[in-house]
Amino acid sequence: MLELRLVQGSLLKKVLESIKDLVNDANFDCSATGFSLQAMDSSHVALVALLLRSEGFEHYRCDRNISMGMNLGNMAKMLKCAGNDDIITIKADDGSDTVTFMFESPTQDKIADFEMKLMDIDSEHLGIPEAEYHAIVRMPSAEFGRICKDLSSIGDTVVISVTKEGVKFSTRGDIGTANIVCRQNTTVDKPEEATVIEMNEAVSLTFALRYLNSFTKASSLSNTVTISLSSELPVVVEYKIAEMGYVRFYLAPKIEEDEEETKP
Amino acid sequence: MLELRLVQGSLLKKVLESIKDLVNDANFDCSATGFSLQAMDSSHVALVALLLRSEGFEHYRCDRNISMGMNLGNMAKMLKCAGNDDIITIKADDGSDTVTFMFESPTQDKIADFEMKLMDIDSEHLGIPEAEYHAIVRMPSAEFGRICKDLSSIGDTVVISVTKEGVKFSTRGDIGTANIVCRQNTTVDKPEEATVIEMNEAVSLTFALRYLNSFTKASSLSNTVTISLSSELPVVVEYKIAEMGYVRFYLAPKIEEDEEETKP
DNA sequence: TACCGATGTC
DNA sequence: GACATCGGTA
Repeated sequence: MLELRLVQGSLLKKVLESIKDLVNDANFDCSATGFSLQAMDSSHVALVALLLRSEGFEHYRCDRNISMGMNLGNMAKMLKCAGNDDIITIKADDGSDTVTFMFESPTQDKIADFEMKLMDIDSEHLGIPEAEYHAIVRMPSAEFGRICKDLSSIGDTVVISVTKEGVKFSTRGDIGTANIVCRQNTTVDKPEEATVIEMNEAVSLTFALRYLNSFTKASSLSNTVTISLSSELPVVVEYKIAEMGYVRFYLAPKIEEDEEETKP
Repeated sequence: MLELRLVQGSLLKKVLESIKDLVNDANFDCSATGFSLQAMDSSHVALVALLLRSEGFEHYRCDRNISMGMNLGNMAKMLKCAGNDDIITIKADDGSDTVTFMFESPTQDKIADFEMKLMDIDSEHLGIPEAEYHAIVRMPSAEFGRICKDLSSIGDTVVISVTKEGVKFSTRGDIGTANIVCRQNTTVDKPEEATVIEMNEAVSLTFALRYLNSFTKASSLSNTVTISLSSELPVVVEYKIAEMGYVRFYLAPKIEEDEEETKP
């Protein structure tokens, strides 16, 4: 028996909107610790890791560890039917092949339940090691989103270079080149407007903008984003979910090709 | 000679936006009583009835009963050219085959007149008997609209069931099932937020969501909607137009098929 | 199905 | 003026 009551239901709505385009089907894993998901994107290039800790739920009952395979598109459709102020409860009976989403309006005048079929999904639960990163950039999520969107109108890939002074995003395309530099800046009114760079070693890595743009759909979950970079490691783009956990996106860097090869 | 001056022109704009997708061509009937319309939708499944009483107009002159056939799409196009604060005057000379819409901006700085050709339309003016209904639900129009929209992302039809406690909207589709219950609730701040159920007999009827979703385009005309249900009778979905009349939509229930037949 | 543009609201 | 939502297009 599983029953998870999430007062701020809009969080779950936003999580699904942010990952459903990247991953079609995935297993949600539920344990005493929390509600989590880990899945490769459909082209097996990026990885999504979601964690909603049990403490973040108003009521959390999970009798035994359970893995529920869901089609994220269908799940998102159902969650769209919840109001942004609704309380969402996720329910599943032991051994059942369905999950129920219950939506309670703030006034309790309207109570909805949506039942969805579960599916069997081969899960490839990769343990993701906690790594040391050469550089960690924290910046406003809206700004990062804007940069990725802007650069993708010029080129397909972005080079992210971190030095002590700042982080540089560069691209190159048929119509020209673009460089955007964000300087470290902690003298701001609100802490979430800061751009903070922790750096042990300068790094410069190349990524496909297509994926970064998909990641930034999670911007509504948090005002800030954390980008953790190391040479030879996948970048981690993390959006914290207030009081509850995070959504993290992992993306392997492109191996820099010779200039000559990129322009055949 | 016909001359109807409507100070709150936005009402007419909204009326046309709400019915133009359902009905292509229709006769507007003008008499001393008011300005009205009654028409089947293009697939002859639903019926629209509009009444704007003469008292609601600032000036109302209608020398003799007249029926004016209009293409509602074209009429809506013209009305879109009126500002929301404009005063709209509808004019027609006796025996003319055109109608003129005049728009006066609130400041009188701008005066526009649009002339539209009338058309001959076979009208099938069905007398609609005032019936007794088993159950009448009054609820916020926005809420009803949201429910119809949400459910149509899951299924094609909705079962509306009324009991003393509340009204239940249910659907079923490929990805799962959904039930939304609205409880009777009269303890609200504003009367238009109430959900009120008058019930003589429990009813449970099935309707095509496609039509209900079309009806709810009239939600901007009124904060509340009234849904009148009886077994074997078309449902009536009514939006009152402040001080003037109403738009009513009629839709026949679907005859419930056996479970076996719906799942071939 | 995903992206982009336009519209309406706060 | 900015954000969010909705509708249309690719």
